[in-house]
Amino acid sequence: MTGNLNFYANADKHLVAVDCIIFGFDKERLRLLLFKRKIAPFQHKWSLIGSFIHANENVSNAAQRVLKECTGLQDVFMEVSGCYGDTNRDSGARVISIAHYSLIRLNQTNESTVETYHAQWFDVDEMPQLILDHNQMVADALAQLRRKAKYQPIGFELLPEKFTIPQLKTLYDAIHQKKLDRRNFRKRILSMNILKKLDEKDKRSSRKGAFLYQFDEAAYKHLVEKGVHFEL
Amino acid sequence: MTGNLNFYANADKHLVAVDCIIFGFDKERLRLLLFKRKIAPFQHKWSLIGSFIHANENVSNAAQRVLKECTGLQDVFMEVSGCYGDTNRDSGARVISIAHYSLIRLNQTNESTVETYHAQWFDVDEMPQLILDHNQMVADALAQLRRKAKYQPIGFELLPEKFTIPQLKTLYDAIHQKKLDRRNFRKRILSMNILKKLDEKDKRSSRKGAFLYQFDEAAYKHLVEKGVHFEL
DNA sequence: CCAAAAGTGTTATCGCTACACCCATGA
DNA sequence: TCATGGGTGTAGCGATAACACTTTTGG
Repeated sequence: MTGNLNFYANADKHLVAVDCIIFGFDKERLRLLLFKRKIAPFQHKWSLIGSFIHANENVSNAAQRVLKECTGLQDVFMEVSGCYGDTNRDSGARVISIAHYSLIRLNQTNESTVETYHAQWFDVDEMPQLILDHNQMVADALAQLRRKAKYQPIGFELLPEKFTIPQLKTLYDAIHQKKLDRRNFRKRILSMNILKKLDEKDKRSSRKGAFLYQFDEAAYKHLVEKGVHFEL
Repeated sequence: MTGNLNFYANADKHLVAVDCIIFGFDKERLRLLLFKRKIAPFQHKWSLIGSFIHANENVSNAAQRVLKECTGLQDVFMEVSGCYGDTNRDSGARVISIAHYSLIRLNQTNESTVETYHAQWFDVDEMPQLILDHNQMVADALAQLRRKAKYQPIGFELLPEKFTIPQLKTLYDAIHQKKLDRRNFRKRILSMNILKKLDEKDKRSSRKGAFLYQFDEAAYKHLVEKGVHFEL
Protein backbone atom coordinates (compact mmCIF):
# COMPACT_ATOMS: atom_id res chain seq x y z
CA MET A 1 0.00 0.00 0.00
CA THR A 2 1.39 3.36 -1.04
CA GLY A 3 1.52 5.78 1.84
CA ASN A 4 0.03 9.23 1.90
CA LEU A 5 3.38 10.98 1.66
CA ASN A 6 4.75 9.13 -1.34
CA PHE A 7 1.57 9.63 -3.30
CA TYR A 8 2.14 13.35 -3.45
CA ALA A 9 5.92 13.52 -3.04
CA ASN A 10 6.78 11.48 -6.10
CA ALA A 11 4.83 13.55 -8.56
CA ASP A 12 6.30 16.18 -10.88
CA LYS A 13 5.70 19.86 -10.22
CA HIS A 14 4.95 22.52 -12.80
CA LEU A 15 4.95 26.23 -13.41
CA VAL A 16 1.32 27.32 -13.62
CA ALA A 17 0.16 30.71 -14.85
CA VAL A 18 -3.06 32.62 -15.35
CA ASP A 19 -3.59 34.74 -18.43
CA CYS A 20 -6.40 37.29 -18.63
CA ILE A 21 -8.50 38.13 -21.65
CA ILE A 22 -10.04 41.45 -20.69
CA PHE A 23 -13.03 42.59 -22.71
CA GLY A 24 -14.56 46.06 -22.70
CA PHE A 25 -17.19 47.85 -24.74
CA ASP A 26 -16.68 51.34 -26.09
CA LYS A 27 -19.47 53.15 -27.93
CA GLU A 28 -20.11 50.47 -30.53
CA ARG A 29 -17.12 48.18 -30.56
CA LEU A 30 -16.09 45.18 -28.52
CA ARG A 31 -12.57 45.81 -27.25
CA LEU A 32 -9.74 43.82 -25.80
CA LEU A 33 -6.99 45.03 -23.46
CA LEU A 34 -3.46 44.13 -24.54
CA PHE A 35 -0.05 44.81 -23.02
CA LYS A 36 3.37 45.53 -24.44
CA ARG A 37 5.68 43.33 -22.40
CA LYS A 38 8.23 45.28 -20.39
CA ILE A 39 10.46 42.33 -19.53
CA ALA A 40 12.17 39.44 -21.26
CA PRO A 41 11.35 37.01 -22.67
CA PHE A 42 9.26 38.43 -25.51
CA GLN A 43 10.09 41.98 -24.50
CA HIS A 44 8.21 44.70 -26.42
CA LYS A 45 5.79 42.22 -27.97
CA TRP A 46 2.02 42.46 -27.56
CA SER A 47 0.64 40.02 -25.04
CA LEU A 48 -2.19 39.20 -22.69
CA ILE A 49 -1.52 40.13 -19.10
CA GLY A 50 -0.74 37.20 -16.83
CA SER A 51 1.17 35.95 -13.84
CA PHE A 52 2.51 32.80 -12.32
CA ILE A 53 0.33 31.37 -9.58
CA HIS A 54 1.84 31.65 -6.11
CA ALA A 55 2.32 28.68 -3.82
CA ASN A 56 -0.47 29.62 -1.46
CA GLU A 57 -2.87 31.24 -3.86
CA ASN A 58 -6.10 29.95 -5.34
CA VAL A 59 -6.12 29.91 -9.12
CA SER A 60 -9.10 32.26 -9.25
CA ASN A 61 -7.45 34.60 -6.75
CA ALA A 62 -4.39 34.80 -8.98
CA ALA A 63 -6.56 35.88 -11.89
CA GLN A 64 -8.29 38.47 -9.72
CA ARG A 65 -4.94 39.74 -8.48
CA VAL A 66 -3.73 40.28 -12.03
CA LEU A 67 -6.90 42.09 -13.01
CA LYS A 68 -6.77 44.32 -9.93
CA GLU A 69 -3.14 45.23 -10.60
CA CYS A 70 -3.67 46.30 -14.17
CA THR A 71 -7.14 47.86 -14.05
CA GLY A 72 -7.72 48.62 -10.39
CA LEU A 73 -10.97 46.70 -10.56
CA GLN A 74 -12.32 44.12 -8.13
CA ASP A 75 -15.41 41.92 -8.11
CA VAL A 76 -15.79 41.85 -11.85
CA PHE A 77 -17.20 39.08 -13.97
CA MET A 78 -14.51 36.51 -14.68
CA GLU A 79 -14.42 32.86 -15.58
CA VAL A 80 -12.08 30.23 -16.91
CA SER A 81 -12.04 30.06 -20.69
CA GLY A 82 -9.48 27.34 -21.20
CA CYS A 83 -6.46 25.38 -20.11
CA TYR A 84 -3.35 25.55 -22.28
CA GLY A 85 -1.02 22.78 -21.30
CA ASP A 86 1.19 21.59 -24.14
CA THR A 87 4.77 21.08 -23.03
CA ASN A 88 6.17 23.28 -25.76
CA ARG A 89 3.63 26.12 -25.76
CA ASP A 90 6.06 28.49 -24.02
CA SER A 91 9.51 28.42 -25.58
CA GLY A 92 11.11 29.58 -22.34
CA ALA A 93 9.93 26.80 -20.05
CA ARG A 94 7.12 24.31 -19.57
CA VAL A 95 4.25 26.43 -18.29
CA ILE A 96 0.63 25.38 -17.90
CA SER A 97 -1.68 28.35 -18.34
CA ILE A 98 -5.23 28.74 -17.13
CA ALA A 99 -6.90 31.40 -19.28
CA HIS A 100 -9.59 33.59 -17.73
CA TYR A 101 -11.75 36.10 -19.52
CA SER A 102 -13.35 39.04 -17.79
CA LEU A 103 -15.88 41.68 -18.73
CA ILE A 104 -15.27 45.17 -17.43
CA ARG A 105 -16.96 48.56 -17.58
CA LEU A 106 -14.76 51.27 -19.05
CA ASN A 107 -14.38 54.38 -16.91
CA GLN A 108 -11.84 57.04 -15.92
CA THR A 109 -10.47 55.21 -12.90
CA ASN A 110 -9.45 52.05 -14.67
CA GLU A 111 -8.36 53.95 -17.78
CA SER A 112 -5.66 55.75 -15.83
CA THR A 113 -4.40 52.51 -14.27
CA VAL A 114 -4.36 50.98 -17.71
CA GLU A 115 -2.12 53.74 -19.07
CA THR A 116 0.59 53.20 -16.50
CA TYR A 117 0.88 49.62 -17.74
CA HIS A 118 1.55 50.61 -21.36
CA ALA A 119 -1.68 48.87 -22.18
CA GLN A 120 -3.91 49.52 -25.15
CA TRP A 121 -7.46 48.69 -26.15
CA PHE A 122 -7.85 46.91 -29.47
CA ASP A 123 -10.92 46.27 -31.51
CA VAL A 124 -11.49 42.49 -31.29
CA ASP A 125 -11.32 42.12 -35.03
CA GLU A 126 -8.26 44.29 -35.49
CA MET A 127 -5.84 42.45 -33.28
CA PRO A 128 -2.07 42.46 -33.57
CA GLN A 129 0.09 39.36 -33.46
CA LEU A 130 0.48 38.19 -29.85
CA ILE A 131 3.16 36.11 -28.16
CA LEU A 132 2.96 32.33 -27.75
CA ASP A 133 -0.56 30.93 -28.06
CA HIS A 134 -2.25 34.11 -26.87
CA ASN A 135 -4.06 34.68 -30.15
CA GLN A 136 -5.64 31.27 -29.73
CA MET A 137 -6.62 32.10 -26.16
CA VAL A 138 -8.35 35.25 -27.38
CA ALA A 139 -10.17 33.36 -30.13
CA ASP A 140 -11.38 30.75 -27.64
CA ALA A 141 -12.49 33.34 -25.10
CA LEU A 142 -14.29 35.35 -27.75
CA ALA A 143 -16.13 32.27 -28.95
CA GLN A 144 -17.13 31.47 -25.38
CA LEU A 145 -18.30 35.04 -24.76
CA ARG A 146 -20.40 35.01 -27.92
CA ARG A 147 -21.96 31.67 -27.14
CA LYS A 148 -22.59 32.46 -23.50
CA ALA A 149 -24.06 35.89 -24.16
CA LYS A 150 -26.93 34.21 -25.99
CA TYR A 151 -28.38 32.44 -23.01
CA GLN A 152 -26.96 34.24 -19.98
CA PRO A 153 -27.25 37.96 -19.27
CA ILE A 154 -23.52 38.63 -19.04
CA GLY A 155 -23.63 41.49 -21.52
CA PHE A 156 -24.66 43.88 -18.76
CA GLU A 157 -21.21 43.47 -17.21
CA LEU A 158 -19.83 45.49 -20.13
CA LEU A 159 -22.23 48.43 -19.78
CA PRO A 160 -22.49 51.11 -17.11
CA GLU A 161 -24.90 50.40 -14.25
CA LYS A 162 -27.43 52.61 -16.03
CA PHE A 163 -27.84 52.14 -19.75
CA THR A 164 -30.40 52.75 -22.49
CA ILE A 165 -32.10 50.14 -24.64
CA PRO A 166 -30.39 51.42 -27.82
CA GLN A 167 -27.01 51.10 -26.05
CA LEU A 168 -27.83 47.54 -25.06
CA LYS A 169 -28.83 46.72 -28.62
CA THR A 170 -25.58 48.17 -29.97
CA LEU A 171 -23.67 45.96 -27.56
CA TYR A 172 -25.49 42.80 -28.63
CA ASP A 173 -25.04 43.73 -32.27
CA ALA A 174 -21.30 43.90 -31.62
CA ILE A 175 -21.21 40.62 -29.70
CA HIS A 176 -23.27 38.67 -32.21
CA GLN A 177 -21.85 40.42 -35.25
CA LYS A 178 -25.22 41.13 -36.78
CA LYS A 179 -27.76 43.90 -36.50
CA LEU A 180 -31.09 42.95 -35.05
CA ASP A 181 -34.26 44.92 -35.66
CA ARG A 182 -34.25 47.63 -33.01
CA ARG A 183 -37.99 47.34 -32.32
CA ASN A 184 -38.00 43.59 -32.00
CA PHE A 185 -34.96 43.73 -29.76
CA ARG A 186 -36.71 46.15 -27.44
CA LYS A 187 -39.79 43.96 -27.23
CA ARG A 188 -37.80 40.82 -26.47
CA ILE A 189 -35.67 42.30 -23.74
CA LEU A 190 -38.55 44.16 -22.09
CA SER A 191 -40.85 41.15 -22.22
CA MET A 192 -38.43 39.29 -19.94
CA ASN A 193 -39.02 41.79 -17.14
CA ILE A 194 -35.42 41.82 -16.04
CA LEU A 195 -34.89 45.54 -16.55
CA LYS A 196 -35.84 48.30 -14.11
CA LYS A 197 -36.86 51.47 -15.92
CA LEU A 198 -35.55 54.65 -14.31
CA ASP A 199 -36.97 58.17 -14.50
CA GLU A 200 -33.75 59.61 -15.90
CA LYS A 201 -32.92 60.01 -19.55
CA ASP A 202 -29.61 59.86 -21.35
CA LYS A 203 -29.52 62.72 -23.84
CA ARG A 204 -26.03 62.24 -25.16
CA SER A 205 -27.02 60.48 -28.33
CA SER A 206 -30.29 62.13 -29.34
CA ARG A 207 -32.39 65.25 -28.89
CA LYS A 208 -35.24 63.30 -27.47
CA GLY A 209 -33.13 61.30 -25.06
CA ALA A 210 -33.52 57.63 -24.17
CA PHE A 211 -34.72 56.30 -20.84
CA LEU A 212 -32.10 54.69 -18.63
CA TYR A 213 -32.56 51.16 -17.31
CA GLN A 214 -30.87 48.94 -14.74
CA PHE A 215 -30.44 45.18 -14.82
CA ASP A 216 -32.75 43.67 -12.20
CA GLU A 217 -30.63 40.91 -10.67
CA ALA A 218 -33.40 39.76 -8.33
CA ALA A 219 -35.98 39.47 -11.09
CA TYR A 220 -33.53 37.51 -13.21
CA LYS A 221 -32.73 35.04 -10.44
CA HIS A 222 -36.41 34.60 -9.87
CA LEU A 223 -36.88 33.67 -13.52
CA VAL A 224 -34.02 31.19 -13.44
CA GLU A 225 -35.53 29.49 -10.43
CA LYS A 226 -38.79 29.12 -12.32
CA GLY A 227 -36.86 27.42 -15.10
CA VAL A 228 -37.37 30.21 -17.62
CA HIS A 229 -34.20 30.81 -19.53
CA PHE A 230 -32.85 34.03 -20.91
CA GLU A 231 -32.16 34.04 -24.61
CA LEU A 232 -31.11 36.77 -26.98
CA MET B 1 15.64 44.36 -16.74
CA THR B 2 14.71 40.91 -15.52
CA GLY B 3 16.53 38.22 -17.42
CA ASN B 4 14.97 35.24 -19.13
CA LEU B 5 16.18 32.75 -16.56
CA ASN B 6 14.97 34.57 -13.47
CA PHE B 7 11.56 35.11 -14.94
CA TYR B 8 10.85 31.41 -14.87
CA ALA B 9 13.20 30.27 -12.12
CA ASN B 10 11.73 32.42 -9.37
CA ALA B 11 8.15 31.21 -9.76
CA ASP B 12 6.50 28.62 -7.54
CA LYS B 13 5.82 25.13 -8.87
CA HIS B 14 2.71 23.08 -8.29
CA LEU B 15 1.33 19.59 -8.40
CA VAL B 16 -1.09 19.43 -11.32
CA ALA B 17 -3.51 16.60 -11.95
CA VAL B 18 -6.13 15.61 -14.48
CA ASP B 19 -9.41 14.07 -13.35
CA CYS B 20 -11.70 12.33 -15.82
CA ILE B 21 -15.47 12.39 -15.84
CA ILE B 22 -16.33 9.44 -18.06
CA PHE B 23 -19.86 9.32 -19.42
CA GLY B 24 -21.51 6.36 -21.06
CA PHE B 25 -25.01 5.50 -22.22
CA ASP B 26 -26.63 2.18 -21.47
CA LYS B 27 -30.06 1.33 -22.85
CA GLU B 28 -31.86 4.37 -21.49
CA ARG B 29 -29.72 5.88 -18.79
CA LEU B 30 -26.81 8.28 -18.78
CA ARG B 31 -24.02 6.66 -16.80
CA LEU B 32 -20.82 7.72 -15.12
CA LEU B 33 -17.73 5.60 -14.44
CA LEU B 34 -16.46 5.75 -10.86
CA PHE B 35 -13.56 4.09 -9.11
CA LYS B 36 -12.98 2.74 -5.64
CA ARG B 37 -9.57 4.02 -4.69
CA LYS B 38 -7.02 1.31 -4.07
CA ILE B 39 -4.43 3.48 -2.42
CA ALA B 40 -4.16 6.05 0.33
CA PRO B 41 -5.15 8.79 0.80
CA PHE B 42 -8.93 8.29 0.62
CA GLN B 43 -8.53 4.54 0.24
CA HIS B 44 -11.75 2.62 -0.48
CA LYS B 45 -13.72 5.79 -1.21
CA TRP B 46 -15.49 6.39 -4.51
CA SER B 47 -13.64 8.76 -6.78
CA LEU B 48 -13.10 9.96 -10.32
CA ILE B 49 -10.08 8.46 -12.00
CA GLY B 50 -7.14 10.81 -12.33
CA SER B 51 -3.41 11.20 -12.39
CA PHE B 52 -0.70 13.71 -11.80
CA ILE B 53 0.64 15.28 -14.98
CA HIS B 54 4.16 14.21 -15.84
CA ALA B 55 6.98 16.68 -16.41
CA ASN B 56 7.11 16.15 -20.14
CA GLU B 57 3.49 15.47 -20.87
CA ASN B 58 0.85 17.67 -22.44
CA VAL B 59 -2.19 18.18 -20.23
CA SER B 60 -4.47 16.67 -22.84
CA ASN B 61 -2.13 13.72 -23.26
CA ALA B 62 -2.30 13.05 -19.54
CA ALA B 63 -6.08 12.89 -19.71
CA GLN B 64 -5.89 10.56 -22.70
CA ARG B 65 -3.37 8.36 -20.90
CA VAL B 66 -5.69 7.99 -17.91
CA LEU B 67 -8.62 7.13 -20.11
CA LYS B 68 -6.64 4.59 -22.09
CA GLU B 69 -5.41 2.91 -18.92
CA CYS B 70 -8.80 2.44 -17.37
CA THR B 71 -10.97 1.77 -20.42
CA GLY B 72 -8.53 0.72 -23.13
CA LEU B 73 -10.00 3.38 -25.39
CA GLN B 74 -8.16 5.89 -27.57
CA ASP B 75 -9.31 8.75 -29.77
CA VAL B 76 -12.51 9.38 -27.88
CA PHE B 77 -14.32 12.66 -27.42
CA MET B 78 -12.80 14.56 -24.52
CA GLU B 79 -12.61 18.15 -23.45
CA VAL B 80 -11.76 20.29 -20.47
CA SER B 81 -14.74 20.89 -18.22
CA GLY B 82 -13.08 22.96 -15.54
CA CYS B 83 -10.09 23.99 -13.50
CA TYR B 84 -10.16 23.34 -9.76
CA GLY B 85 -7.43 25.33 -8.13
CA ASP B 86 -8.22 26.29 -4.54
CA THR B 87 -5.24 25.78 -2.27
CA ASN B 88 -7.20 23.66 0.19
CA ARG B 89 -9.25 21.54 -2.21
CA ASP B 90 -7.10 18.47 -1.57
CA SER B 91 -6.45 17.88 2.12
CA GLY B 92 -3.25 15.99 1.33
CA ALA B 93 -1.40 18.67 -0.60
CA ARG B 94 -1.95 21.67 -2.82
CA VAL B 95 -3.01 20.17 -6.14
CA ILE B 96 -4.44 22.00 -9.12
CA SER B 97 -6.74 19.74 -11.08
CA ILE B 98 -7.84 20.07 -14.69
CA ALA B 99 -11.10 18.18 -15.09
CA HIS B 100 -11.84 16.55 -18.43
CA TYR B 101 -15.05 14.88 -19.45
CA SER B 102 -15.25 12.21 -22.10
CA LEU B 103 -18.01 10.40 -23.91
CA ILE B 104 -17.47 6.75 -24.64
CA ARG B 105 -19.32 3.90 -26.33
CA LEU B 106 -19.94 0.95 -24.07
CA ASN B 107 -18.78 -2.41 -25.40
CA GLN B 108 -17.26 -5.69 -24.28
CA THR B 109 -13.64 -4.66 -24.71
CA ASN B 110 -13.73 -1.65 -22.49
CA GLU B 111 -16.09 -3.34 -20.03
CA SER B 112 -13.47 -5.97 -19.22
CA THR B 113 -10.77 -3.35 -18.70
CA VAL B 114 -13.12 -1.45 -16.47
CA GLU B 115 -13.65 -4.48 -14.23
CA THR B 116 -9.97 -4.94 -13.50
CA TYR B 117 -9.96 -1.41 -12.10
CA HIS B 118 -12.72 -2.07 -9.55
CA ALA B 119 -14.72 0.46 -11.44
CA GLN B 120 -18.48 0.73 -11.56
CA TRP B 121 -21.01 2.53 -13.72
CA PHE B 122 -23.48 4.73 -11.85
CA ASP B 123 -26.64 6.34 -13.04
CA VAL B 124 -25.87 10.07 -13.15
CA ASP B 125 -28.70 10.85 -10.78
CA GLU B 126 -27.90 8.09 -8.32
CA MET B 127 -24.36 9.01 -7.44
CA PRO B 128 -22.53 8.13 -4.25
CA GLN B 129 -20.51 10.58 -2.19
CA LEU B 130 -17.14 11.15 -3.85
CA ILE B 131 -13.81 12.32 -2.44
CA LEU B 132 -12.72 15.96 -2.36
CA ASP B 133 -14.56 18.19 -4.82
CA HIS B 134 -15.26 15.39 -7.27
CA ASN B 135 -19.03 15.69 -6.86
CA GLN B 136 -18.74 19.31 -7.94
CA MET B 137 -16.62 18.29 -10.92
CA VAL B 138 -19.30 15.84 -12.00
CA ALA B 139 -22.05 18.42 -11.59
CA ASP B 140 -20.10 20.92 -13.69
CA ALA B 141 -19.28 18.39 -16.40
CA LEU B 142 -22.86 17.21 -16.54
CA ALA B 143 -24.10 20.77 -16.91
CA GLN B 144 -21.61 21.34 -19.72
CA LEU B 145 -22.59 18.11 -21.47
CA ARG B 146 -26.28 19.04 -21.29
CA ARG B 147 -25.69 22.54 -22.58
CA LYS B 148 -23.31 21.50 -25.31
CA ALA B 149 -25.46 18.62 -26.53
CA LYS B 150 -28.10 21.14 -27.53
CA TYR B 151 -26.08 22.86 -30.19
CA GLN B 152 -23.32 20.41 -31.09
CA PRO B 153 -23.77 16.83 -32.22
CA ILE B 154 -21.71 15.25 -29.45
CA GLY B 155 -24.44 12.83 -28.44
CA PHE B 156 -23.36 10.44 -31.20
CA GLU B 157 -20.14 9.81 -29.29
CA LEU B 158 -22.18 7.87 -26.74
CA LEU B 159 -23.90 5.59 -29.24
CA PRO B 160 -22.54 2.75 -31.38
CA GLU B 161 -21.41 3.68 -34.88
CA LYS B 162 -24.72 2.40 -36.16
CA PHE B 163 -27.84 3.36 -34.25
CA THR B 164 -31.57 3.73 -34.75
CA ILE B 165 -33.61 6.91 -34.50
CA PRO B 166 -35.52 5.64 -31.45
CA GLN B 167 -32.17 4.91 -29.73
CA LEU B 168 -30.98 8.43 -30.51
CA LYS B 169 -34.18 9.87 -29.12
CA THR B 170 -33.85 7.86 -25.91
CA LEU B 171 -30.34 9.23 -25.50
CA TYR B 172 -31.44 12.83 -25.92
CA ASP B 173 -34.34 12.27 -23.55
CA ALA B 174 -31.80 11.12 -20.96
CA ILE B 175 -29.44 14.03 -21.59
CA HIS B 176 -32.12 16.71 -21.50
CA GLN B 177 -34.21 15.04 -18.81
CA LYS B 178 -37.44 15.32 -20.70
CA LYS B 179 -39.26 13.24 -23.24
CA LEU B 180 -39.69 14.79 -26.65
CA ASP B 181 -42.37 13.70 -29.07
CA ARG B 182 -40.86 10.81 -31.00
CA ARG B 183 -42.32 11.92 -34.35
CA ASN B 184 -41.19 15.50 -34.04
CA PHE B 185 -37.75 14.37 -32.93
CA ARG B 186 -37.42 12.21 -36.02
CA LYS B 187 -38.45 15.03 -38.31
CA ARG B 188 -36.00 17.49 -36.79
CA ILE B 189 -32.99 15.23 -36.89
CA LEU B 190 -33.71 13.94 -40.39
CA SER B 191 -34.36 17.42 -41.76
CA MET B 192 -30.78 18.34 -40.91
CA ASN B 193 -29.45 15.74 -43.37
CA ILE B 194 -26.58 14.73 -41.14
CA LEU B 195 -27.57 11.07 -40.90
CA LYS B 196 -26.81 8.37 -43.44
CA LYS B 197 -29.57 5.79 -43.61
CA LEU B 198 -28.33 2.22 -43.92
CA ASP B 199 -30.08 -0.79 -45.41
CA GLU B 200 -29.77 -2.81 -42.20
CA LYS B 201 -32.34 -2.98 -39.47
CA ASP B 202 -31.91 -3.44 -35.75
CA LYS B 203 -34.53 -5.93 -34.59
CA ARG B 204 -33.54 -6.19 -30.96
CA SER B 205 -36.22 -3.91 -29.65
CA SER B 206 -39.21 -4.56 -31.88
CA ARG B 207 -40.73 -7.08 -34.22
CA LYS B 208 -40.68 -4.66 -37.12
CA GLY B 209 -37.15 -3.55 -36.57
CA ALA B 210 -35.78 -0.02 -36.92
CA PHE B 211 -33.45 1.18 -39.64
CA LEU B 212 -29.86 1.85 -38.64
CA TYR B 213 -28.24 5.20 -39.30
CA GLN B 214 -24.73 6.62 -39.18
CA PHE B 215 -23.67 10.13 -38.31
CA ASP B 216 -22.48 11.85 -41.48
CA GLU B 217 -19.44 13.81 -40.34
CA ALA B 218 -18.82 15.31 -43.77
CA ALA B 219 -22.37 16.55 -44.18
CA TYR B 220 -22.25 18.09 -40.72
CA LYS B 221 -19.00 19.95 -41.39
CA HIS B 222 -20.47 21.20 -44.62
CA LEU B 223 -23.44 22.63 -42.72
CA VAL B 224 -21.22 24.30 -40.16
CA GLU B 225 -19.24 25.98 -42.91
CA LYS B 226 -22.45 27.35 -44.35
CA GLY B 227 -23.22 28.83 -40.93
CA VAL B 228 -26.18 26.56 -40.25
CA HIS B 229 -26.10 25.43 -36.68
CA PHE B 230 -27.23 22.16 -35.21
CA GLU B 231 -29.81 22.44 -32.48
CA LEU B 232 -31.79 19.84 -30.63
C1' DC C 1 -39.87 73.57 -38.67
C1' DC C 2 -36.68 70.11 -39.63
C1' DA C 3 -33.50 66.38 -38.69
C1' DA C 4 -32.51 62.44 -36.01
C1' DA C 5 -33.08 59.15 -32.77
C1' DA C 6 -36.58 57.09 -29.40
C1' DG C 7 -40.54 54.65 -28.77
C1' DT C 8 -45.17 51.94 -30.04
C1' DG C 9 -48.26 48.95 -32.80
C1' DT C 10 -49.69 45.64 -36.55
C1' DT C 11 -49.54 41.99 -39.85
C1' DA C 12 -48.00 37.84 -42.23
C1' DT C 13 -45.35 34.00 -42.14
C1' DC C 14 -42.83 30.16 -40.63
C1' DG C 15 -41.79 26.68 -37.45
C1' DC C 16 -43.08 23.95 -33.94
C1' DT C 17 -46.40 21.23 -31.16
C1' DA C 18 -49.79 18.05 -30.78
C1' DC C 19 -51.98 14.92 -32.62
C1' DA C 20 -54.06 10.22 -35.52
C1' DC C 21 -53.14 6.81 -38.39
C1' DC C 22 -50.76 3.00 -41.00
C1' DC C 23 -46.97 -0.57 -41.33
C1' DA C 24 -44.23 -4.70 -40.38
C1' DT C 25 -43.50 -8.74 -37.86
C1' DG C 26 -42.91 -12.55 -34.30
C1' DA C 27 -45.36 -15.25 -31.42
C1' DT D 1 -54.59 -12.11 -35.45
C1' DC D 2 -52.96 -9.26 -32.25
C1' DA D 3 -49.68 -6.77 -29.56
C1' DT D 4 -45.78 -3.84 -30.04
C1' DG D 5 -42.83 -0.60 -31.52
C1' DG D 6 -41.46 1.85 -36.13
C1' DG D 7 -42.63 5.20 -39.51
C1' DT D 8 -45.47 9.15 -42.01
C1' DG D 9 -48.70 13.06 -42.58
C1' DT D 10 -51.24 17.26 -41.13
C1' DA D 11 -53.83 20.96 -38.88
C1' DG D 12 -53.63 24.80 -35.62
C1' DC D 13 -51.32 27.72 -32.76
C1' DG D 14 -47.78 30.90 -31.20
C1' DA D 15 -43.64 33.19 -31.66
C1' DT D 16 -41.01 36.01 -34.47
C1' DA D 17 -39.64 38.86 -38.42
C1' DA D 18 -40.74 42.60 -41.26
C1' DC D 19 -42.45 46.84 -41.45
C1' DA D 20 -44.89 52.07 -40.81
C1' DC D 21 -45.95 55.47 -38.03
C1' DT D 22 -45.75 58.84 -33.99
C1' DT D 23 -43.03 61.43 -30.42
C1' DT D 24 -39.59 64.49 -28.62
C1' DT D 25 -36.46 68.21 -28.79
C1' DG D 26 -32.17 70.99 -29.98
C1' DG D 27 -30.69 73.87 -33.38
